[in-house]
Amino acid sequence: MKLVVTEKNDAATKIASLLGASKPKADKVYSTPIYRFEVDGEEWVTIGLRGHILEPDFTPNLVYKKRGGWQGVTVEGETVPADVPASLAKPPFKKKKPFTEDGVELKGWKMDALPYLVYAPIEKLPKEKEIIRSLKNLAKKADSIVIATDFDREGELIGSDALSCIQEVNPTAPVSRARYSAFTKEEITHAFSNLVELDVNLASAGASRQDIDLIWGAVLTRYLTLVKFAGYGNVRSSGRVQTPTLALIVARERERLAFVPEDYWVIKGAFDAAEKTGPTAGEGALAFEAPHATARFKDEAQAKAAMTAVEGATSAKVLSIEKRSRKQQPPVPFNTTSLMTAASAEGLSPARTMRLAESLYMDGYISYPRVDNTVYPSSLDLEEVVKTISGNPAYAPFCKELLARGPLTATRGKKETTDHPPIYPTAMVTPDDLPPAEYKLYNLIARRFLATLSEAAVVEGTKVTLDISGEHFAAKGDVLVHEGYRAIYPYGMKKDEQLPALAEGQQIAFNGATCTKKQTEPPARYSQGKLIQEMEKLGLGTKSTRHSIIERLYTVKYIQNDPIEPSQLGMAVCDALDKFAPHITHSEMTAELEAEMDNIAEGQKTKADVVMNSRNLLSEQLAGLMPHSEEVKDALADAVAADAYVGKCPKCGKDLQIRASQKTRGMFIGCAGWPDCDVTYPLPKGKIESMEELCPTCGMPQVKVTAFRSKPRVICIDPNCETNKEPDVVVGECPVCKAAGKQAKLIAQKNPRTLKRFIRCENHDECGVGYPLPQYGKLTATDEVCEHCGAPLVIVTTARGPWKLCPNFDCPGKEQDDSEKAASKGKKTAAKKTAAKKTAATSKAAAKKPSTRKASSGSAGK
DNA sequence: GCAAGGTC
Repeated sequence: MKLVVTEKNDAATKIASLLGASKPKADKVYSTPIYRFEVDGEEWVTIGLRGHILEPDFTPNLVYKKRGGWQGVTVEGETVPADVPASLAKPPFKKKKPFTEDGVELKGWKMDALPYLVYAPIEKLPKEKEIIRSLKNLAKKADSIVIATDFDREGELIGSDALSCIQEVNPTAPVSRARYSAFTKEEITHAFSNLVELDVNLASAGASRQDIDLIWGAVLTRYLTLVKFAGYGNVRSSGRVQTPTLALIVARERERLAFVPEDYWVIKGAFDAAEKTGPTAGEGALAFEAPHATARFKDEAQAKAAMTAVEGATSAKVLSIEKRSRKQQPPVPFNTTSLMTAASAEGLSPARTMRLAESLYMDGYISYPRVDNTVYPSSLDLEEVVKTISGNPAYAPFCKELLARGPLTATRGKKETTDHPPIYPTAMVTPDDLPPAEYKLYNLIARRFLATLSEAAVVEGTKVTLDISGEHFAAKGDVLVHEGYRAIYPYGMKKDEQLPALAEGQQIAFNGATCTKKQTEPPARYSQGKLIQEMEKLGLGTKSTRHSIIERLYTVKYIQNDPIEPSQLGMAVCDALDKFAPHITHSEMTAELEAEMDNIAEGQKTKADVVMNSRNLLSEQLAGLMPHSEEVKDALADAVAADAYVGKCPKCGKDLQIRASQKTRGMFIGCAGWPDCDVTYPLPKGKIESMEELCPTCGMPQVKVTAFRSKPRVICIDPNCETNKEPDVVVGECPVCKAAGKQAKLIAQKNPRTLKRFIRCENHDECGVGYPLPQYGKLTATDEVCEHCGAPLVIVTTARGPWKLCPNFDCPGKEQDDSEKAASKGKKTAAKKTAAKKTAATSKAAAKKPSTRKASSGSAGK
């Protein structure tokens, strides 16, 4: 049997179907899907991995991790490894109690251990245990092995790791490597009939990248985290990609802070081309505005002079009319970066876009979403794709036109690779088939695809120069005269600015001018989309990781909001590293690493040399950092306090700060004077940000709360403030008391101490009836009761609109509702006769939904 | 409790 190992399941399926004489049989080894088929009478099996199946980490016995902690590094036999430079040859912990595996008193060792962590040995440990088990199981039976992972550095490394697993159980089977860069019959057949050897040097270049990232990341993250340990869940991370990315954001913020705005003056004139008599008399649509030909007056006196010159004038003369039509070329096909950028402009963050794209891809709606390529391969049948998606009524007329026009030609981007096609739709979807956010992204991708096949749009630009007593005004108009691709792809479109029809020499009405003082703006903060583009330009991260790097910066609270601004903590971390360990804050580290990896791949250097060089460099940087720990500690502490500050304590005057509860992990506001001052305020669930403005009602500080998937709202921190008070509402009668022949009211109320809202029977002590309520949203009672459990229905009105709710968590109707919804959705999509894959995916989702819901309501019931 | 890179 010939075993073919691919990087992902998807590739295993495709290769099997392209090489097999007949349709491959899908099978499983343990839980891993495999595909069996025959080639010239020989049995072949393909198995897809899940990317990297091994992961480097410090050798477990030598890096002390007991109690989940970062305690220290043991030095084997208490002698220092030969690699460690002489300056570090005397372990600082030797003077204290010796380090043993059983764990002794470790206090104060953590920071001291860092210089040794720099030189700690690294091993490859299993990461995907289940896949490894399946792989080994197959490998035992294999007569020969083909490594068919992706044709790039990481692919070579993934293949090499897979091979080391295989050779543990089958060291003798011959091994070869298939290199392909597209899933077409020709390409795959060619790759498998021209097998080569695994490129050990290339794999080793990738492995150096792994080791260097781990060492720098672990050492600097531990340094920043331990220098002022702020409790669990407060990791201060650093890394080869994330820290330079943070530095970009911080640098932009510094530019903004250093920016000195300059005053300028803008003059705008009001005009009207309506004839006082004649056919168009009285039609108001002919009024328009135009700025002075000097767009910005830097000198107030000059602006004033221009105003004086036009003062009292009632007419303007049309001096010249210039018309220029320009073509707007249709956009080029989507790759990962351009998709994330475009989606970012539509309010989907890059990380969310990739999650949605992954799900659309798995359900068969779009092609593989992680690509650099921006040129459709000739093997892609563009016409077929257009036909497929023309079933969506929103695209149908446009598709019809496209197909009627004759053979399709597509735009081409600058990047042409052949691994995957650019992102395009692979199935027809309507808004009913998908949740709104997923459809939004699908719609963007489908429309972009159609746009790449369309004609250019033509915009006619008109520039009219008007003269009033020697002062010139410039009116500009833009009109879309040929829609072209704009008919299907309206994203980022400017509104038409139409000017009335004018003739040179014509006199039109001038209705006065206004002069406004403005100020120059500092450079804009990065949007997430722009930052992704900037990272790509600098070679930071890859198409598959950039979004997660940005997300990481958000979760460690180095950055906030979109457009992105750094927190005080983010700036402090960046400054500290830039001052004492500047190597990590610059994108050049990545560029240098790339060069070194090329050297390894070409056989000019070894991995051992490159990694040791990097360790020595890190050792120097750490040596710069260690003597300044006090300074770094204070800087970080001040920054954290500044980020947490919400206002002054009304009792003692010290700072009120947003804090995390140790017990519940929830947020609350506490006084910096604690334990001397015990002032606290509860906070609702969600992301909390401090606000500058005080509560207009009571003068206490306010915070901005963003609950999960909701719009932000501003609340006063004082629960007793009028703005937070909610009257108790009678929402109905208690069904339990009623059944027992008693009468009791159910009352919705709010606990000011915990901010929790709930419905409780006034006879609660006896009947125990109580239901939870959402923490916010306006609550209204109804006359209706739930048909399933008899609890009163209430209406909750949030920013997303009102919704009716049965508050009973254990209501038997809850589960039924969900399974009905899921089942009807399954039927609907099946009826639409789209791709078979899609139907399978939807019914899978339908089968899954009720069971997950069951689990959550079950645990809530206890 | 670390990184960044694959992929789910």
